[in-house]
Amino acid sequence: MYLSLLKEKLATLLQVSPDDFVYPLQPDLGDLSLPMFAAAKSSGVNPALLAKTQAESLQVVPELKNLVSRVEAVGPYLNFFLEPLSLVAGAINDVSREGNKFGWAETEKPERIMLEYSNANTHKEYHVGHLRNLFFGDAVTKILSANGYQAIPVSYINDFGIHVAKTLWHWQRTPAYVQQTGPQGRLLGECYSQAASLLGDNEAAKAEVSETMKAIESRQGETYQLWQETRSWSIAYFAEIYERLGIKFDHIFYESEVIEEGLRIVEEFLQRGIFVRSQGAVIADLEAYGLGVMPIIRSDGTALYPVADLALARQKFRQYNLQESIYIVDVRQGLHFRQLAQIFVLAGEKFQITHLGYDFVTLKNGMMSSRSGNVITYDQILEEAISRANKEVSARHEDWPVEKIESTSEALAIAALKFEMLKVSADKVITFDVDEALRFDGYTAAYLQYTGARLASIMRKSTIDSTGADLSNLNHPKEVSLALRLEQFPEIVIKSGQQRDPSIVARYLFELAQVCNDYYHEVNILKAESSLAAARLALLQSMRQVLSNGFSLLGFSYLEEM
RNA sequence: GCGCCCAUAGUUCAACGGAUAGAACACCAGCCUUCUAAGCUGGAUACGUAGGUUCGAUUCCUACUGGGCGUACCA
Repeated sequence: MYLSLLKEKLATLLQVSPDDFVYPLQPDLGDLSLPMFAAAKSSGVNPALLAKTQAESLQVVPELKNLVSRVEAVGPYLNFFLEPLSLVAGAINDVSREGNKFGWAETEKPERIMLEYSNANTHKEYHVGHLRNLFFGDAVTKILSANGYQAIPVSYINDFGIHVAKTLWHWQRTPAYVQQTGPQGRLLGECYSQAASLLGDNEAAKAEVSETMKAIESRQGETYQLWQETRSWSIAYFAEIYERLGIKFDHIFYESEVIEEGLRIVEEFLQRGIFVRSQGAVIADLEAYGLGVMPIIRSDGTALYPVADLALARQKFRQYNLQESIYIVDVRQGLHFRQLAQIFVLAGEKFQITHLGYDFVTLKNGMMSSRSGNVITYDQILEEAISRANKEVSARHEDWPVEKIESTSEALAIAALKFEMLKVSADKVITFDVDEALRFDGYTAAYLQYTGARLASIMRKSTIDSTGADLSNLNHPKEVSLALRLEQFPEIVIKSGQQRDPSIVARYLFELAQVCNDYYHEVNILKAESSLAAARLALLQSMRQVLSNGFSLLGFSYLEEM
């Protein structure tokens, strides 16, 4: 890689680390910069003076001849102006050589990391909050893969919790529901909302729900059969969502499949004194670790969430030989995972479990809540997004066949939703606003897609072959800064992997797209003299490749036209 | 009460302890017989308060203010 090799060379020469280099705020300051503060401190020399003497001594170093055209001291900074032609050629050659692996790391023995996300509940609705989790998890998985990890995406679906009993309780007492046949995943969500709202503080009804839960847990009888049937509806519904959004899991775990093993572990931990009985319930007393109390089994004997988690973690580490298991779950469950981790420590299990939290999605008029009906479901938002995209696409392409308009609208809509969820860092609450989220200008997926489509369009219209083009034609300042930016992509992939933060990739892509737009706006490609046009097309091809590689990390496709 | 997170422009967000704190939206003024105007160019506005550490703090520490979340039988 041109830039990383260059940095290594400079770092060796200057006896610093390649990571010590920064990029100057303004391009006129240089392409690469080394702050002299650290060196100044250890040598006891004034940083500005140090920069000045270093700059002077570097002028005559022969190894830098074809790499650096100028070294300049600006205050305490040592600024490097890279040799433009080598940089441009280096970038284009790197990208074209590596193609869709540009930015991807290679590892001999990849670490195995499991990522658990999209932990939906059956018998409940799927809403925009779930989408943040799903898209975030998918992007982190892809980014870790690009960083050379063996990333294993899994989902854990809770098909056996009290919410299921609530839904079925209401379902059984409502004739309109009882008559239903066939897969009705969405209807179950509706039924759950009604149930939750009906239950409220009604103690008698809650007792009935408790009975329903026990009937399900008995794994026999009419209610259990209804559970089996309705469960399959929800599962089919989730599969349909994942398919449509282009999300794949290596495996899906179900609470109902691990709960028995979990209960055995509870017995084991009770005997070992890790869990104790208290007030009729089974708990883990973690007060000594500042983690309060974790309830495990309710006083009515039914299982709580951690029971399945115990079995699930064991199963994951034993079956998949993991180095790490990441749980991508709402930050509000932070305590839960710290408690869980502490329990495994007490049990002597060496499980490296990480809670990768992200903040929740709320609405302008308050927290999403099934009970109050203040919720935007997946179906609603996707339909709205597609319809808005369709309007935009139709207005611009009256000549397109309906299928093309529809497929383009769908791709735009899905990319818009993904980008909207990924562009802000995980520690920010997203106040979801439909109009804001489905905009098609500014810092949005549509802007990125538009830039890509423009690049593709120019390339389509060209009859010139850019292979073997004379890249020394590319000496426009914008071409040089574009090349530098392209070379930074692998660093961005590494950074977002280390921080497990897709928003870093999102931001980079947006900035790259801005530079691309600026470039082809200012510079004519097709009308340039043919050898120059060929060289510019080679640069366009590189931009297109990097955009496309970045899109794939965020989980959306590259549109040729829009 | 205790714990975690957040606070930057009118709004939504950026900024490994370092150079003149960047974008986007909205607003105003320009640019389509010219590779897709979903675009481009120009314009005003911001680090919650008080201390501390440091050569240097939006960034680290402490307190405070404001907001959110969690804290034994929700997930």
